[in-house]
Amino acid sequence: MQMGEGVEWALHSCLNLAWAEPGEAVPAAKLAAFYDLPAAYLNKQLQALARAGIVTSVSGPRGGFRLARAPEEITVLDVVTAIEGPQEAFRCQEILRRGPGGSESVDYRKACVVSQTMRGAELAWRKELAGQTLADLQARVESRSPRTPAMTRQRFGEL
Amino acid sequence: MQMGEGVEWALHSCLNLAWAEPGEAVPAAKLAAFYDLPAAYLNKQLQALARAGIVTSVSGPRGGFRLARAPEEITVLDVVTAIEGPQEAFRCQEILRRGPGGSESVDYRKACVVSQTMRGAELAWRKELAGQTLADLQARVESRSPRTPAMTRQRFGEL
DNA sequence: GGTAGACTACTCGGATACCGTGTGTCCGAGTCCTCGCGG
DNA sequence: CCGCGAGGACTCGGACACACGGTATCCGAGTAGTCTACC
Repeated sequence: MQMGEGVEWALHSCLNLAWAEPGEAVPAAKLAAFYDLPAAYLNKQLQALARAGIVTSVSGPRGGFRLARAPEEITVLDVVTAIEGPQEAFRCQEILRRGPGGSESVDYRKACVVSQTMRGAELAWRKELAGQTLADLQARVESRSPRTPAMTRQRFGEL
Repeated sequence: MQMGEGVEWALHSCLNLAWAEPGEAVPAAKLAAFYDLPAAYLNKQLQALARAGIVTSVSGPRGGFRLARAPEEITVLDVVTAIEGPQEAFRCQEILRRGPGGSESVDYRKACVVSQTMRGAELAWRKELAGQTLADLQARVESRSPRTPAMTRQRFGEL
């Protein structure tokens, strides 16, 4: 069980977008150059964020990506779900249906104790991620490194 | 991010082992026939459980698998970790190292706010799974279907 | 000088290959039971 | 009748193919800015 590395890229890129000049669209190439990432592939991840309504994209010169909402309104779970998809990590195949006493009419994703347990754990995981917004992450970074916003904007200007 | 289906198989098989006659070794073929699973592949998963010390294996006629410890001493997390491996789902590549102000001597898996957040969520997930033992699952199933232990043993006898 | 038009450069978006991990299968090593033979 | 030994059957264990999703790349569609020519 491993999540794609695009999740890390997307989260850091969203933070950088949050620190960019308000209203400024940042192209994927700049976001990629920030951490020396493959630009085309990062672009693909950003497209997923755009489809999820987390960022908006604009084509052409002076185009790029920008956050679609305020950082306070974007949770870490939103970003993770946009990249990894909405389906749960544990996929209940309902094998109980093939076992003794298995019924065709029962939804074992709800009834099976194993499924319930795994679902409960994922719920706790989602709850943690949903409780953290981009603004929270920004605040924690800035409390440790107050110059980060200015440095980010400066870096975007240089690239 | 999707965990292997072997996790579901392993959990249900462990439950069935817990309900089997004490001291009886159940071969992989019987466990597979229980839910009409591919026997050789389930055997592979059971080997992983054996390597993790959750079950013990014995070769030859009358051989098979049995639980290595009491169900109270086996957590769901133990089984999941045995199948999926101990590494975390979120893999921090420490891309901050390549960014502006990135240092070679900093362990960003500890320092990076993104990594901390993801790690915290996985910790909550693990805590949930570690809080449930096989005995807990057994009890919940038996409270709903008291005949399950007898039916399981009967099924093993028929196969 | 102002304006309209076309051109160019830039960016996203999706279609297209490549690779690694999970999925599935097979055969060999080891063990126990059983059957036959000899005492 | 009892003990011993060889054979066979059964099971795990790891080595070997296959498939699918994640990884990476490229090229086309669309847009904004700019330059030029004309009014």
